Amino acid sequence: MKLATWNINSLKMRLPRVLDWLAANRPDVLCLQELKLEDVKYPRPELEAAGYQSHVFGQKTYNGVAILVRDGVHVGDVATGMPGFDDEQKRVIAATVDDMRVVCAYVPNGQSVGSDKYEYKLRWCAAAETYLRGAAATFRDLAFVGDLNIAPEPRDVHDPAAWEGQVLFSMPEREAFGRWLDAGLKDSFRLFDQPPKTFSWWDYRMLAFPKNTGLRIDHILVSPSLAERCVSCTIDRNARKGEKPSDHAPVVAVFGPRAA
DNA sequence: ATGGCAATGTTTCATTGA
Repeated sequence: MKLATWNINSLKMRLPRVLDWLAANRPDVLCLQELKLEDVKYPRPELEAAGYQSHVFGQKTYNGVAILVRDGVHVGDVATGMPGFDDEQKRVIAATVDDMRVVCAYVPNGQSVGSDKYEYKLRWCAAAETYLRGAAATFRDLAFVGDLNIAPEPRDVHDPAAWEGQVLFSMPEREAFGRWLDAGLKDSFRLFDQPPKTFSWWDYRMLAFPKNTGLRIDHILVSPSLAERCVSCTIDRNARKGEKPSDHAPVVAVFGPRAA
């Protein structure tokens, strides 16, 4: 089972890249964030032609998430949003793919520490903890994936001193991330030795990508049963190259079969 | 010290993102 997540910063702009990436990588599941389009404008026919069924929770201009599943893979129990957390913004969609509960999330950015958007982000993260605790109690194989908009550790930041206390790396955010782990999830990327300075997002400005001044803010968090079966987790930085890239790269985790 | 890029809307700049 190959599971991937990618913030594509407008599916309208990025559809050709998504189609190319699907053809080259053929994941079983691809979770997308920042579709930035209404459901009626979702390019379902093009993705179906590529061999993928889509479950979509979109909105105009901002946010929007989707779970794409390769033809022939079973999907059930699609759910949108977080129960008990009223939110105009379309940021969460979940589905059960084979036996794996996949929660695809676009965590709020938070703008700047102390802003109204930052307070919203912290409330959102607390609601996500409650949501994940419920999901972990229901599903043995649980994956919480997406643009989680938090760099959990100094090694996930190109210049931790400069970023100390800044949004995406502030202690309250990192503590919220830690509570997701406390809910029973592991950071699949850190199950393996990784090259230093591996990031998933680079600012479009300041030559950030060629200079590799990035952050690791896109994640695949998994329950213990999935962690045991996880054989790799990588970030495809090649997908950040070339003309008209997203500012994020995909994160890809592969899971072996469960022992009989 | 500052801003620098990109996408969207109904646009001629403001807003948002990270």
